[in-house]
Amino acid sequence: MIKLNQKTSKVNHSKFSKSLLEWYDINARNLPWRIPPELTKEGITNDPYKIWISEIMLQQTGVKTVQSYFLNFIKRWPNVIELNKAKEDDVLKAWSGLGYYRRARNLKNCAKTICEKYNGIFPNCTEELTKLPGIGNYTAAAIVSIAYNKIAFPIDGNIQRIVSRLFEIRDEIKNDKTNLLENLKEIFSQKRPGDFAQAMMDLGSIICKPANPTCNSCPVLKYCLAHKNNTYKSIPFKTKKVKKVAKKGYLYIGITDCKKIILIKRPNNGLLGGTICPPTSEWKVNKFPIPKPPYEGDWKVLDNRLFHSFTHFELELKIMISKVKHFPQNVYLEPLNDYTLNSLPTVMKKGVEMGITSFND
DNA sequence: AACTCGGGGAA
DNA sequence: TTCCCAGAGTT
Repeated sequence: MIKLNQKTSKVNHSKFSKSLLEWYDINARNLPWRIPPELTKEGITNDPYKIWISEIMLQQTGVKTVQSYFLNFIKRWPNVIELNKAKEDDVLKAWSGLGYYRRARNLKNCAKTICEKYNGIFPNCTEELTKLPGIGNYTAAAIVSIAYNKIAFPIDGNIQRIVSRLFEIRDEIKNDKTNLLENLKEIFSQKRPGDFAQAMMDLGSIICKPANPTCNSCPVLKYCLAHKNNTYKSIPFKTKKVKKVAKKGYLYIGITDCKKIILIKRPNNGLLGGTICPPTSEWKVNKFPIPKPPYEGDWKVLDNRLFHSFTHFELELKIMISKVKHFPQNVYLEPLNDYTLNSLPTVMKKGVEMGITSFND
């Protein structure tokens, strides 16, 4: 539903973006994947590779969390050619702790396609970009606007929130953004589409925050219908989430004679897909399954339990540990050092840390 | 259209 | 605790 009442129709296309971009020119966040506005205004453009990596990392992941991962990643694989040469397992290890591990595998697959079908050059239109693995409507539009400074309409959580408040849209947030798009097209900047998108994101991060927005310092306050009518606290509207189910299981930490930990590669589909972890039992809702350690040994259960929160359920793991002499050929044997720990998904890192602490006692 | 995918920062 | 984060892919 598009709401074009008298107040919102006065939102002037060029005046809005002028106010926003003047604010951005002074207040832009200094981010490692970003060319600052004083340089983009001189025609210097962002590196599509860096914008791509950052956009994938930033999917459902905060800027603060992403920065160090981004710098490490770019240092190790500075361009798409190098990334294409990387091993998928190494990319997954570099991704460990970020979550949503499918992103890392899609990244590798996408690099392959870019190198083999696009001669190492990122497409500059959303139609081609959305064909690539891991790149949906949002990321395609972000690359087109931010990296190539062409007109496109990335709609992330920030832009969704800001536009909803500007036009006082009370609709429930959905996957389908066509509604918001109509309103966004009334206010965006044709001259600086890349900076406009980033300015909206910075505004959403610094001023127009989800809770307690600092409206008194907002550069586009006079255009905001939700502020005018004091409805911003309930916009955007979201339904409250259902309570998470509790799942329980066992984590098996097998240690070889040469003090290495036995790891296996999880199936590509499903939770923590493709990552290399200690084996676990099945995870049953509300009760522990019967423990069945995968290798012969003198298994003991730790007193401490591991609690970890996923998006859709809470996990409680009992940790079992044993010395293991016989194991299959296809396992991964890794030394118990910081590199190994930091290459594990967070839940597994926590479990291994608990396990080896007790093992050393 | 509804699920499934992690993890952490911040209030 | 709860919410939210520069979402995409699958069902």
